[in-house]
Amino acid sequence: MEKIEEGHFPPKKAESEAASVQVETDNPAKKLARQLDFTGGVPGQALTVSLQEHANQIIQPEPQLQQHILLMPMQQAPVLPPQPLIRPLSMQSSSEAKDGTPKKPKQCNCKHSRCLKLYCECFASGIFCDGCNCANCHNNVENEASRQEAVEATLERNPNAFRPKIASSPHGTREEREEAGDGLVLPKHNKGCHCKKSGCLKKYCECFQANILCSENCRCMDCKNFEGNEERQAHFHGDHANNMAYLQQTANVAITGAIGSSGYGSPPVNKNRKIQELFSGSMIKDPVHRLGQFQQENQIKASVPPSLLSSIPGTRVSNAAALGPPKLNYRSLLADIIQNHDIKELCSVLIVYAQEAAKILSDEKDASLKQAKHHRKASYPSSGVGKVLRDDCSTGIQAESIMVDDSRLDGADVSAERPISPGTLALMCDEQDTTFTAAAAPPNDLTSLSNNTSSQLPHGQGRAEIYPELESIVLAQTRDCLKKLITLGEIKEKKCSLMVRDTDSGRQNNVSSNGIVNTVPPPPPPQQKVDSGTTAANTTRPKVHPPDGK
DNA sequence: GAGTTTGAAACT
DNA sequence: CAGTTTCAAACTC
Repeated sequence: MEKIEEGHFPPKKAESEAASVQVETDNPAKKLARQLDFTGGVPGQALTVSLQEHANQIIQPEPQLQQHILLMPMQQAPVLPPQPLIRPLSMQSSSEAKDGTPKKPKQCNCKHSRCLKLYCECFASGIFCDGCNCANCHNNVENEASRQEAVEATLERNPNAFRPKIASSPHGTREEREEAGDGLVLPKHNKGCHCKKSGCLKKYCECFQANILCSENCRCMDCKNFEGNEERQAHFHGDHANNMAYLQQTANVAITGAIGSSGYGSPPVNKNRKIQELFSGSMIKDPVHRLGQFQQENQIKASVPPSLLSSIPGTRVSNAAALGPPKLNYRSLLADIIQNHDIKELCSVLIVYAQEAAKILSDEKDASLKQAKHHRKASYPSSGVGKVLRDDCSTGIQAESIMVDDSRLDGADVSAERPISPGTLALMCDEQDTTFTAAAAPPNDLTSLSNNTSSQLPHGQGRAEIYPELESIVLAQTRDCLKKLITLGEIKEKKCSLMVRDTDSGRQNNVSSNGIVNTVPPPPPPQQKVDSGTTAANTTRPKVHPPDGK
């Protein structure tokens, strides 16, 4: 639902009627207010966002047009609003070349409307006809009176008649903004389209024409103008202009610091479609299925290594092309930095360090405990041990683990345990499942490592004490790795920023599937590669590779 | 370029 | 508000 901001947009009906009485006679203030309607925006309205994100939709007023607007009877205000003019949808698309270069303004061909109805694109956009092919045109200075009446009548019918149809709206609801994605503002048609036969993939559709996705405002049937639709992707396939706009848009997001996840757009949830789906159950109309399809695509994008993704035929072009300028499919700048094998490597390192730390710490604890045991020369109940250990622990989870450990202290199944907290254990188990077992030749066999670790802790004593220290070490390692990733991401961000500027200046760049310059990642800092033999206790040095060349 | 299709706008 | 008509752009041939 569109909300009209009071004070910005006058023509509620009563006001419109009141204004119509005095039209052309007095009250220039009201004229000024109405004039703003024609300019297609509201001062202060975040059209600049649209300007940035959809530069192909919004054109700076051409001198000729500006002059016409200045001449408009409704726009004899002393100062023109500063924001750019938004031309009607069809004129936007047809008055620009694919590369965004403004062409000659489109001329209407009206025959029966006298160019005094919204059928006329010139009238709808608030400009005089000039050089048009229209017949019996009244949208000119000579017919100012009749034109003014038409304007009033139009505004009476629809106070927003001269507002831009496409809103990228920070003024929208919070839900809409969240729906659009984190920090991104996706434009949508204020009223939505009502297409029935075009599938919203032809210029008949105002959404398609404006190069935006259909939204929940639309009441179209059999809509294919949603993210992830193959037919829609086919329409954009090979559209260089779209790719470039997408490239810049992606870069814009990156530059604004959106390093992270989930900038993906979401498919429109069309009310009408929902209704349709209740009766049809058609796969293509099913938002759940479509959402699933879309999510699946994104999951593929997210899970497949970028190198693989870009190598998949069709993936590269269709993704970028399908998105088009207004539709941003955001990929992290780290996507090309963090490779799958890096993740595995990182996990391996963490595990190895965990084991190494466990070994060191457990040796110390083991020795001291043995010494204590020896002095006492008496067996004490396991609860007593638990109590002692609990005194050293701070978390309930750890205490719980201790009890489990205690119950097994005298058991023979010590080898099955690892001196790691449950959370770490779970992570390692996951890694065992997903990383190492999946690898054809795992660099680190977790099973053997686990056994080794177990053997390093023959008695399982003192495990509780080493948990905090152990996790501290592991976390420190993780932190260092993340720091490096951040650094790499920042480097790439800078490169991306430079690339955008270079793109504007016409420099040819090799662009990857995510619209980011496909440059060789910056060489890792010298300290990234760590020599072997580093001890786990040495947390100050960043480590990527495990010790001993693993 | 003529004819057809399409969907927004206008009208009832 | 829904259905119908009018209209002009988009599209096809």
